[in-house]
Amino acid sequence: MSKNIYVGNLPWSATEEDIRAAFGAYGEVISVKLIEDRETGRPRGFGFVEMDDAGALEAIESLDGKDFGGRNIKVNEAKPRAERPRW
DNA sequence: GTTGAGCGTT
Repeated sequence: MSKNIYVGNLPWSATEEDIRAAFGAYGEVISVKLIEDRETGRPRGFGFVEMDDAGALEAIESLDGKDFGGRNIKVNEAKPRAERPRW
């Protein structure tokens, strides 16, 4: 089973590799998604990490408010993404 | 060459 994690307050220098490396210490990282502005292509400073269910909880408790690349990141359970209409 | 709250488009 997997869980989605919201990661905010990221430094703009952070990459998916950095996220995966940080979260990979607490569990199996399924996927990493950094969100950037869809219209301008700029990084928005937050992203999502999909992890194993237990590992996600560990990462949230361990990395929330921690220093990451010089900034204190926010790590929380992510809201479900908007579902696509069938039609 | 910038900016800073916040939840993504497969």
